[in-house]
Amino acid sequence: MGTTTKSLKLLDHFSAAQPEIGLSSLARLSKRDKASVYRSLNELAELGFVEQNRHTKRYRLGPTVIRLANVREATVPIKDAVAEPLAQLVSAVRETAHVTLLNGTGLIVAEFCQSRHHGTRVEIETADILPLHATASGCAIMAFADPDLIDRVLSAPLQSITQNTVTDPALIRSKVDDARRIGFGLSDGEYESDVCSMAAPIFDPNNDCIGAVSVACPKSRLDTELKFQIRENLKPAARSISSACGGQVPPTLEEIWKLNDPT
Amino acid sequence: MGTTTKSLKLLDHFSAAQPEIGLSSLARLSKRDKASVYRSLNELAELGFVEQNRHTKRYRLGPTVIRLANVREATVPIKDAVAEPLAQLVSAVRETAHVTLLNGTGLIVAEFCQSRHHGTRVEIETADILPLHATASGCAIMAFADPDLIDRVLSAPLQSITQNTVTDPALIRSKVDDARRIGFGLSDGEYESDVCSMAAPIFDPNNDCIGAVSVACPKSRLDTELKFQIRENLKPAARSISSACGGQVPPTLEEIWKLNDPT
DNA sequence: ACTTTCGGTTACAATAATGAACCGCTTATT
DNA sequence: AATAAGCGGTTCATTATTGTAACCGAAAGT
Repeated sequence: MGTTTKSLKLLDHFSAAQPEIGLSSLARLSKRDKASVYRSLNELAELGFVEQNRHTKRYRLGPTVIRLANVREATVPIKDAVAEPLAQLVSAVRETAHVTLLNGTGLIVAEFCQSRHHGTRVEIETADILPLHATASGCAIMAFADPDLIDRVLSAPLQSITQNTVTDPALIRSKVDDARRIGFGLSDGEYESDVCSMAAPIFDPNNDCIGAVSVACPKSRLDTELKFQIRENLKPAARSISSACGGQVPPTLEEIWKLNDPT
Repeated sequence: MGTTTKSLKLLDHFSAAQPEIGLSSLARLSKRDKASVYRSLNELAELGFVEQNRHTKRYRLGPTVIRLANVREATVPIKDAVAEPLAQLVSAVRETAHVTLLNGTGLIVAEFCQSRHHGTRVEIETADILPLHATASGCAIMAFADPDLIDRVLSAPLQSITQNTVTDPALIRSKVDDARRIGFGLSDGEYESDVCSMAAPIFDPNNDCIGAVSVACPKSRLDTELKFQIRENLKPAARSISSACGGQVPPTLEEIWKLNDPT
């Protein structure tokens, strides 16, 4: 592993749960020596990737990450592209929806839209990396992205997040096959025990699957009618998001959706 | 310079004007060898800091920067903290306002709020690093932050951005002294030739100046009345933003503001 | 008063980064 | 069609950075 990688992996230890970390604990967390972590942190601080609390001496993420995100959004405007289709989807199904982007073998939350129609609603944590194997989004993406993505995902040990998380590679492959057949990824409490999700893949100008749009709702509310509503509204959402990204839902997937179309 | 620094400096070459950069040009831009730039880019790509366009083979910023910004915002909620005071400021003065954060010897734009009251309005570029010496924000920050900040800023060669940019260190020191005396930073076409700005510093829980809130307007519209309005509305904005960040405007600055208060 | 833990520092051996030349490929230029 | 220039990517001996382990003074816990 290169030095840059080691330094940047330090940043992954900062989370909503642990916003500030001291030198020694960060060395412990990253299983590296204190001296070299210290040197890395100094470099990262110099560049504004982390900043140090003058009083507690602990470190946290710095302002540079904000600017880089600004540059990324100015040049590859994802949030801007998904905002409207996402809002439309949420107002149609009256449940929380979000858009995820594939990043290596994990997912990041690009944008979400909270439904305000129910007292109980699914909260989206934008700071977390979501695992592909335990989410509807991941399932949809593995089904329609580069075929060796699924191998890369399954080659690493799969973490169990809830009692419902599927960690058997063979079972996941069959779930992904299902997704490929029906054109949607499904999750039944695999990431949060009381939450069901349905997701459709989204595509870039190269016709590569780059992420997914997903609706999550409490298990208790998911009846046949809502399932139908979510499924039918995910299709136009995936279409407009893909096209806002400069891509389109590939004809093969449109065919699959049409075959299962009840109308 | 460490390896991590060299790798991360590559990211600074991506901008709104140049969103995608190829290997060779990036090597040229960074004055580094192609081979080592290539290895850096591979590491950055592995971590999602950059991604490669499969067709053009060029690189651009990757999704990881979005997630890091999400984590930063979840743990140090700046955008959330400034949104309301900023909107109030904009509706009061009917001109565009923004909040900047100090990052090393540069400024990043944390958030902005566009005025919709006039046909001509100042556009804010959130992807750029703003220089301290050529902005009202920078002037305000140098006046009220750690005294050796100004030395660090002036020790580097100062770039001229417009015909009005002041690059003589002695003159800048006097501008900063002015800002310290009146409690606001001023810019008269020093960053964009037809734009005037006024800025007030904002403070964190340690009473450190961490940035500024600034109003920018076309030179043509800035009369005595508007100047007065901006000045008087910057005060409460700086107060609420500082307090939303857990800090407060220090009593010394409140005194300065009171002395110059026309009421 | 003692021990532990903290952030930070140093010397030296282990390791990773570097840069010049090179490769195969695409794209202009002639 | 031949040539040359540019590209992304690769190799390997040289060189510089990094990891290691021990240490420091200060602060916190016992």
